[in-house]
Amino acid sequence: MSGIRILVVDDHAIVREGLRSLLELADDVEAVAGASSSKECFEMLTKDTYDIILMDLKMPGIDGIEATRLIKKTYPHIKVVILTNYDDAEYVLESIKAGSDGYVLKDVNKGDLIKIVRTVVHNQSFIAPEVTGKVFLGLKEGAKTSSSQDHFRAILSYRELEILSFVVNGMANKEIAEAVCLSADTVKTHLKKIYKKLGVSSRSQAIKIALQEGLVHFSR
Amino acid sequence: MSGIRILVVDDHAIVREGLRSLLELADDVEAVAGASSSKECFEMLTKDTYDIILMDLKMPGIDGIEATRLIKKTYPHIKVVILTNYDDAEYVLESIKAGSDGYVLKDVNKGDLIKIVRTVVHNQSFIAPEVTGKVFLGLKEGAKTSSSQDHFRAILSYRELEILSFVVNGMANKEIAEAVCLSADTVKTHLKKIYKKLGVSSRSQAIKIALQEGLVHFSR
DNA sequence: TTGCAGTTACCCCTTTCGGGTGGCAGCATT
DNA sequence: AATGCTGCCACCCGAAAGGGGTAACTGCAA
Repeated sequence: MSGIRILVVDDHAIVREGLRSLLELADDVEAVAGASSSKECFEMLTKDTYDIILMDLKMPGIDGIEATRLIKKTYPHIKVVILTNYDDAEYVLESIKAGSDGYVLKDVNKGDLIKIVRTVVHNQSFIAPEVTGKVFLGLKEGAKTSSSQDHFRAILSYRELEILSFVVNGMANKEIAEAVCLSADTVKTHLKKIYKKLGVSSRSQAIKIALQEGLVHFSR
Repeated sequence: MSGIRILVVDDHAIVREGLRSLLELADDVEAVAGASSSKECFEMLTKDTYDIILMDLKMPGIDGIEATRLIKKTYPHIKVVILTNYDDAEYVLESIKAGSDGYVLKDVNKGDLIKIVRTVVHNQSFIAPEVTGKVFLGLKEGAKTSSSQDHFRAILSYRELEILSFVVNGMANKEIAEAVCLSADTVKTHLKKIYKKLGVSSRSQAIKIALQEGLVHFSR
């Protein structure tokens, strides 16, 4: 049996070059070709055949997800692995729906990448552990049952959001109390509930979650 | 005269590998080393010397701009070229202020990159033509507010930035102390100096400034 | 009606922070 | 050699924050 034929689709020459030099180290890799766009990828597929395609997500023109969909439509036997930055990881679900066989973050270390390629070529799909959580989250949101499946993150009340906003903007409990005309103790009570709902145990952790989830913002 | 010694700082192994394979093709390149973080970069600078550093912009922990500032403070003779995605190109001005000698987009083609490295090593700075427009834009806007305040803001030491990064990510002093092998008291001392330099008086205020000024980032 | 969620407020107690002070090593300047 | 500066480390003490519980009042919905 011949070696694995790989096609790397990424608009950055550096990434293509890097992947090529990494993957060619493996002796079961027969060839590593590169395409700088989805368009070029399609053209190459009409000329040669590949076992697996490593596909970037963000690209000018047709993006990785759409490209995956189109490839799988015409060449269902070719494996497609999405290779992406962590920032793009929210698109896991879409890419799986589009028919991708794997989802790998770009900061994967070199040894693992070759293993993953082999895994996928042998008919097993792979999703980076860092992003599997997002998949489940997305599936549950997609199932949408209007009931209380906010097991992960309870909804903050208006008062709580208001106080959290002051916290994020660097105010102390006493200052917040004056700003909203409450006792400092009450502010603390609210904060305790906020921490519970966010699943944290300190002010700074709450700030991080609040900003990352977009619950509140800096008020300049 | 010996060849050019290059240090590549990027959190993605793929990019480091790609740059290495590209740059080592040139026969006037003596060595290409890699660091996966600003921290590792600093450590390597104490052991070896390099002519030029190719620095990624977005990195967990201390980002490329702050790292450039610190490097230039201690090793003003070492050239620093920011290597970044086009999306980050808005930070040209900041990186120039930080002392960088060049600004190159990651989709530069291989031949040009080596030429640029040579250009910069020979004491000429380089900015990718695609982003020069942004520089002028930034100069016009920056004339009033941001630049004037940046002069008042004292430069944080590496240790201070490191600790600030932990703080922003929700860690308590005791946890930070364990992470960096210090006593909790020492962490507190550093924090006090950080607060003084940032002009704040509490953890949450420091977090706000740090994030707004882009001194550190969330580590996911 | 009962029950629940939100809001407000207080208690006690422990842990964590933040400010002040001082010591020490390295490094460049004088 | 003496000087000053900076980064780094450490202790004391009062203030702030966090965790536990209790309890009252409101409005809204099952």
